[in-house]
Amino acid sequence: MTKVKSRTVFVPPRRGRGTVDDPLSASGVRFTPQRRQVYEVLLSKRDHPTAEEVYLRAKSRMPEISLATVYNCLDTLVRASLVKQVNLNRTAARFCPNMNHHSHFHCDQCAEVFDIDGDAGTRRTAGRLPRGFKLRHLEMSLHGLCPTCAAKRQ
Amino acid sequence: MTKVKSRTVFVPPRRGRGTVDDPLSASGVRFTPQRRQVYEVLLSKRDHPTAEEVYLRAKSRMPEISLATVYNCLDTLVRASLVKQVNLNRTAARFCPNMNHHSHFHCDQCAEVFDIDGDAGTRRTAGRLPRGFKLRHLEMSLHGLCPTCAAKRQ
DNA sequence: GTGAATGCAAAACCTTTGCAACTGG
DNA sequence: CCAGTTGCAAAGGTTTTGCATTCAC
Repeated sequence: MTKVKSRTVFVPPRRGRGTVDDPLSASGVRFTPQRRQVYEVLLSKRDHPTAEEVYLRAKSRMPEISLATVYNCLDTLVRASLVKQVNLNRTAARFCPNMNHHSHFHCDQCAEVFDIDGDAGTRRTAGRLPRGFKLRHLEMSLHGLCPTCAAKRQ
Repeated sequence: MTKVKSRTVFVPPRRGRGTVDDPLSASGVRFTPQRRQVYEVLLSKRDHPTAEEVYLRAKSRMPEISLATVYNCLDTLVRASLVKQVNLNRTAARFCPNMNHHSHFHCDQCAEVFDIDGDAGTRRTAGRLPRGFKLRHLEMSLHGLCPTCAAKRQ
């Protein structure tokens, strides 16, 4: 049950390297062209692509990149807190480079994912926990109709 | 992307059948021994078993039941609002017959799932949504250490 | 009687892994 | 130099599907 997700231990960021403008270099993870590519794919179009979609986009500029590497890179970026992983019901995980406090709205109709900014999702929202529970992290997901699909319903 | 999960359309509950004591019969879904069995497995031990676990427990009393049928039955029960499906990160879905307002606490250490009662998870928690979004459903998941594992850490 | 549910095995889907070759620091 | 990363193909775990049979209503 205790499943280790990556094959290598994540080394926490060491400050003092890279530039302020370059979170990837600054993060302390080993710099590779593939990681750069994956990260830039996420930054350049801020939708919520699946690993497969990231792979396809990365491949168009770096044909030799492999899907397994994209999975590795995404995992590294998530562990380095540069990227968030969004787990919908039973579908492929999605990834976004928005590290601000926000939750995700999943449209039941078109399956699109939207960032909803705001501090909903902080531990205040959890309410009273029974004695002994230590809360580390809280996630909220919203489901319904996005503006476009809601309008079509009229 | 628009994936239909069950092979048959769910028929909404028709009132006037079954007894008050028997939510399954009263739900309007076609009654089958397998559905009864799956539902009773969930009711009898109120942990949060995976489909596989439900299958094993059901099989001990109904040896001919198949895993695919368990998946079908669980899906039917979820659609009939008799059972909740709990989707953890990337692991097998878990199921619980607690239909009260509650959220789920996932222990990072032992991977156990706990019901946290309370109205956290009502739409009030969602905060302000941008114009046009129609909220239908909201889910909150909590992550951290359960009392047992927290105690062991000391 | 008939449409829906079952059981089985095979397929689908997303993700991880084993391993040899390579590379960033 | 060498631990960590890559690419590939194969395996893994979970869930769904096709189809003939059986069943609930």
